[in-house]
Amino acid sequence: MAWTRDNSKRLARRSTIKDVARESGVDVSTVSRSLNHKGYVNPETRMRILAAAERLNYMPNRLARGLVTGDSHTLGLIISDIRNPFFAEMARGVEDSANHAGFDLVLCNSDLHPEKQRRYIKSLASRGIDGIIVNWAASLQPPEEDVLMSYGIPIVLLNSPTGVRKLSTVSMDNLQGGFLAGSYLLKLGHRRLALLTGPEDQARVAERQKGFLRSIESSGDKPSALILHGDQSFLGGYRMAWKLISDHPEVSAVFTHNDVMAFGALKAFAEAGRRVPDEISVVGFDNVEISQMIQPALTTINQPKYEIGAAAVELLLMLKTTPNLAAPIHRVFGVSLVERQSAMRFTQSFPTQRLEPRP
Amino acid sequence: MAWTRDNSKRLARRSTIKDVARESGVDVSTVSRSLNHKGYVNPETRMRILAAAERLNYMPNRLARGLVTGDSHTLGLIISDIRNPFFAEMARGVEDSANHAGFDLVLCNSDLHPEKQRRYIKSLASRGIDGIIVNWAASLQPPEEDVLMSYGIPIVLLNSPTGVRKLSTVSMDNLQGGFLAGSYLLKLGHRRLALLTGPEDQARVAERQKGFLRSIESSGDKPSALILHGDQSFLGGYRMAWKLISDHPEVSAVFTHNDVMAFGALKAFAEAGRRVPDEISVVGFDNVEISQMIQPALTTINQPKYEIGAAAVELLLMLKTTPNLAAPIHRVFGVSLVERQSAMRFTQSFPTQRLEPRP
DNA sequence: CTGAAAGCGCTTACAG
DNA sequence: CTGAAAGCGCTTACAG
Repeated sequence: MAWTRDNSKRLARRSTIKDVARESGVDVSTVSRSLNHKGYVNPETRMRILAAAERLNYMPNRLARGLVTGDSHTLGLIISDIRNPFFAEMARGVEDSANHAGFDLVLCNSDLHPEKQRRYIKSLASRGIDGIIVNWAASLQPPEEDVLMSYGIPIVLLNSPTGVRKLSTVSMDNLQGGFLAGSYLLKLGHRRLALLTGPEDQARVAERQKGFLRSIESSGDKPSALILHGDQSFLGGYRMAWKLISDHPEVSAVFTHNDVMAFGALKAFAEAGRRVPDEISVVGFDNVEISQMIQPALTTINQPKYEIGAAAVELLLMLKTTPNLAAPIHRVFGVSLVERQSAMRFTQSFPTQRLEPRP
Repeated sequence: MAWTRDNSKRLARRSTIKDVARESGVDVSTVSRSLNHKGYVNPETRMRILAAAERLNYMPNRLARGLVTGDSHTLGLIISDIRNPFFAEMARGVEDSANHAGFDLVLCNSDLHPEKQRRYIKSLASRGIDGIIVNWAASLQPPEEDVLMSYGIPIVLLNSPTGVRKLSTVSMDNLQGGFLAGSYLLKLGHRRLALLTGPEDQARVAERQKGFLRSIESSGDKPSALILHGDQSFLGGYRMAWKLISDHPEVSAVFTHNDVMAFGALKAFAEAGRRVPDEISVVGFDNVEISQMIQPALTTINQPKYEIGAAAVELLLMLKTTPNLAAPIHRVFGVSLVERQSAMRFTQSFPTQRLEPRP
C-alpha cells in the first residue's frame, strides 16, 4: 500500500550524497572518499556507508562530479550518416570501446555539412566532452585545424584528410586497397578495366584511384584503365555502369570506389543481360555486411571497420592522458581483398563465342 | 607570433561566466539573465554583455547549467545493435529530432542483454538524462516496468512488448504487416505458403505470424501455411529455405519475418536453382534500404523507420513536460506493402512443364 | 533594471 | 581516519 503510494508520486527525488551521509552518520566528504576509493577511510565505517548507499539506491550525479573533476566521461562521434553501413559498423566499434572504458557516446550525424559539423563540435565542447572522433568533410584547412585545437579537446580524425598536420588520425590504407583490386583483376587476365568512382577532390577517392592506376602501370603489357567519376552512391554506380555498357562494351572488369556503387553496377549489368562474373567482373570496396548476402556475392576490399572505430577511442583516451604530445599520431590499418563470386578469369566475350561456334 | 605562443599552451582555459561578467563590468547573474533572455535587463548593458561574450568566445558550461536546472538536454537511445540497418535508420530519425529540439543523443548498444540494458539505464539516469528510448528485450514484466518508472525519467518503448501497461510506446502494426503479406501472396494465386520466422515468444514475431495466418484463414479455399521457426538472421533464412527446398518442394511462396532472412532465402534458392520469382515468390519485412538494390529487388512490407524514431522523441518530449500523465500513450504506425520483383503470380511448377511438354 | 546570496551535488586539499 | 570549508560554473528567487 505504502508502496503504491510511493509509486504514484512520479518524480521521486533521487537520493544524493547528503542522504547517504545522514543515513550513515558521517560527513559527505567521507562518503565521497568511500565511494571513490580515495584517501583513507575506516573499513567499518566504509561498510556502513556502502550499505546505506545500497539501501538508498544511491547513484552519484555525474553532472556534479563532472563539474568539479572537469571530465564528463563522454565521447563524441561525428559522422556523416549512421545509415551508411560502413559508419554503423565503425560506430559500434567506437561505442563498445567507449563503453568498456566507462564512457558514454554521443552520436552526431553531420551529413558532412561544415556548418552542422561546427555546431556539433561547439555543443560537445560546451558539455565538457572528453574527446571527439570525427570524419571531416573534404580536406581540412590549417586554420580550421587550429580552431579545432583551440577547444583544448582531444580530437581524432577518421579517414585522415590530406594536409592534416597537427591532429591525430586513424585511417586505412586506401592506396593499397586500390592496388590490390587492380592487381587482382589483372592477375585474372583482364586487360580492359574501368574504375567507377567519386569526385577526385576527396582524399579517399584520389588514393584508391592512385593505387588502382599504379597496379595498371606496373603491369608489363599496357592494359587500359577507364575512369568514370560520378556519384558515390547506388544510383551513381548504376548510371556509370550503364554508360559503360553502351559506350565501352570492351571493358571486362570494373572496380568501384565502394560496395554500394558495385551494387548499382550489378543491377545495371543484370538489366542489360551481361552476366556477372561470366561476362564482366566486379570488385567493390568496404566489405559491407550485405556484400556477402547478394547474388553473386561481391568480391571486395575489406576494411577493419569495427577495429578502426575501437582504435579511434583508444587513441583518444591516450591523447587525453598525455595532452602535450610532441607530434600527432597517425594510425593506418591495412586492407585485404576478399575473394567471392563477382569476379572471375577473363574469357573471350560471350556473344562472339555464342554467335560464331567453331566447327 | 603572440598567436603562435598562445597556441602552444594546449589546454587553454575556457572562459566562464565570471570572465564575461568582469569583462563587461556587471554581475554574473546579469550575464546569466542576458544570455538566457530571462528577467529584465537594460538593452544597452545587454549589448555590452553579448559583445563581451562574443569576444571571449564564451560557451556556457552545460554541466553546470544542468546541475542547477535539473536537465541535461540529452536523450538516450538503447537499441540492440546499430549495425542492424533497421535501427540505424530509426536512430537517424531519433537523432535528427533530438538535435532539432536542442538535445544530444547518447547511443547504447545492448545486444538485448537484460543486464547490459540495466547498466545503461542506470548510467544514463546518473547523468541526469532527460529521457530514454529503448527497444526492450523480450517481454517486459510488470515489476521491471516499475523499476524503470522508479527512476522518474520519461521512457518510451519501441516495438511495444506485450503486457506493457504503464509505459508509453511507439510501434508499428505488425499484425497488419503479416496480413498484408499473406493476402498479397494469396491474391497472386499461391496456395502453398510458408512463413520463415523467429522464436514465437517475441511479440513482433507472434504478431506478424498471427496476421499472416489470419489472411490464410480468411481465404475461402483453405490454402496451406507451413511455419518454420529459427534464427532471425541471414543464416537462419538461408537454412530454413534449404529445409523448404528439400522437404517441401510444393510451396510456391514464402514470407519471411524480416528482409535479412529473405536475403538468406534468396541465396538458398539461387544455389538450389529455383528461380525467384518465376519458380518461387518471396516477400520480406522491413524494407531495409538494400532490399531495393538486390537482384531481384525484394517485395517487402515497409515500416516508417525514420518516422518511428522521430515520433519516439516527440513523445518523450511531451512526457517530459507533462509528467503526470493519467495513462500511457501508445502510438502505432501503419505499414504498407511495396511491390517489387521477388514475387509474382503463381504458375504451374516449372520442372514439370519443362520435362513434360504437351504436344 | 541589477547585484548579493544561496544552492545544485559533488570533490579535494587541509586541519585536526 | 574524519570533518569543515571552499569551490566547480551556473541559475534563481529576493532585495534594493
